[in-house]
Amino acid sequence: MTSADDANAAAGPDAPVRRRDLAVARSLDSARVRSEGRVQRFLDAGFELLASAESGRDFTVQEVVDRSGQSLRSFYQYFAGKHELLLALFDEAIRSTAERLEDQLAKERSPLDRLHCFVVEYYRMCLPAPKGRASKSNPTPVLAEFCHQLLTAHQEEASRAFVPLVALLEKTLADAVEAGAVRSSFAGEDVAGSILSTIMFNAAYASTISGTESHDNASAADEMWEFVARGIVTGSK
Amino acid sequence: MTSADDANAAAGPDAPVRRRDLAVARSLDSARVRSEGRVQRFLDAGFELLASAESGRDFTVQEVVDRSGQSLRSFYQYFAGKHELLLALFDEAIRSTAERLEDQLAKERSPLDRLHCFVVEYYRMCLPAPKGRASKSNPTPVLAEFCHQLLTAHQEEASRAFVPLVALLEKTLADAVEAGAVRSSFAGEDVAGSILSTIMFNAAYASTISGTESHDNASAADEMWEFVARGIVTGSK
DNA sequence: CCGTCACGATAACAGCATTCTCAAAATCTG
DNA sequence: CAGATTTTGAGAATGCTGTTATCGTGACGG
Repeated sequence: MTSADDANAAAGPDAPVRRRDLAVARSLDSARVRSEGRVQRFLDAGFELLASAESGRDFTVQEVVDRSGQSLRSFYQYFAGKHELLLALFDEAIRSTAERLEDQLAKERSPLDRLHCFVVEYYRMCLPAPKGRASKSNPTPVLAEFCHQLLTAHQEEASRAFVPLVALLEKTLADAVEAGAVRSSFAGEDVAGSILSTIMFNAAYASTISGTESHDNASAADEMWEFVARGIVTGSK
Repeated sequence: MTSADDANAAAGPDAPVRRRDLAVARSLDSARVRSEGRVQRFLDAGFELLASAESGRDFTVQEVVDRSGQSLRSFYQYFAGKHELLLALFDEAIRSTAERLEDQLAKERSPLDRLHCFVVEYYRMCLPAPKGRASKSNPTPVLAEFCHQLLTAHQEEASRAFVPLVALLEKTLADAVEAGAVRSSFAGEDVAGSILSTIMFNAAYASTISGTESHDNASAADEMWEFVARGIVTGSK
């Protein structure tokens, strides 16, 4: 193994080298792919359970294990604990959300339109799914609750997890500011965080807090934009 | 017991009746006071534990029991479970917050000033307490998390608990709308819920989400008002 | 003085996350 | 292919927590 490697490493410009590299890569990959496969099965099981569970119901590690057709033993070999599984799920949910948003944004032309699109679409994604099962980008109540635990007890991890979404919004905002569509007063501050938390938690809780359940959600997204864009004070516009 | 009661209930206009009534009343009161005393001790113990615990640490029923100098037996006699204790704590936190806000509001003259005051002061109250221990009106992280459980899994209870705060804000808003200071577009909707959740969660999480920790909190409240009042879009003002 | 009732102390039980054990299976190495 | 090594599965064991049940005691009214 070693001698062959050294020999190839020096001069081989042709097949042998590549073959070996490929082989090595493949063998490494094989091991890694197996691992990733198992990890992925746990993640999939987690998402399925999140999607199928009734509101607020948190799954059990045992359920994930059963659902994934693997063993507790394996679970704790790949995850340091339930916390890490949830973190991984949350991470993927955010990432997926950011990707889908980016796709949506690509359809808009002006910076302000993109910003509007971001707000409206993100709001829609955060609305609690009535029937259609939550996709990877739809933060189930359980994930929302976990989100809170992260934000309060593990701020580091929370910040990291939110990066994709924050970055996308910050870019969108920067463009809009440059285009003069958004006031630059907040420039260096955490507007992105403010907007995200505003949208996210409004979608999830606003109607419950007011006590006005089930309000027509068609116009809700537009009102969200009105709120974020122009606030509540009477404008001169 | 019974015959004496009936006799007195009919005609007794003098001392004996009063005495008995007083005695009964006193005994009833004494019993109730004792009960309320015990309940209150549990509540106090709960608040103390919430205030002294490090971020995100949830207390144990046993801790509450120990801290209150009573027994598990008593705890489950007065509370149906831990959930009810938390609910009671949450309820009192909201109620206390609403009261303090109302006091603050009384100092302002114009409807718009009152609204501004509401936003700024509520924001301050929701900011995570750095050192000064959380008072009854400062929703500790634990209560915030419980708030989420309520909002997702027990919407009825959540709505009820928020009533004092929502009512106060709605009144403040209505006055401002009537004065023409706030646009009435949202009139019948859940603006109150939107504003509350916006302030509450922005105070708690916005900086963490953006990753920009510890941002000067002096100007933060003002920016919150700017955000709520005029939004992010460039206004003609 | 007796009965009832509230209470405290404590054990018992159940659910869940996490760890441990042991043997079988898979994978790697030569 | 055979042996060594690692990975995996099945399930028991542990620890923490919420909740319930048991038992005895002390207070209080009649």
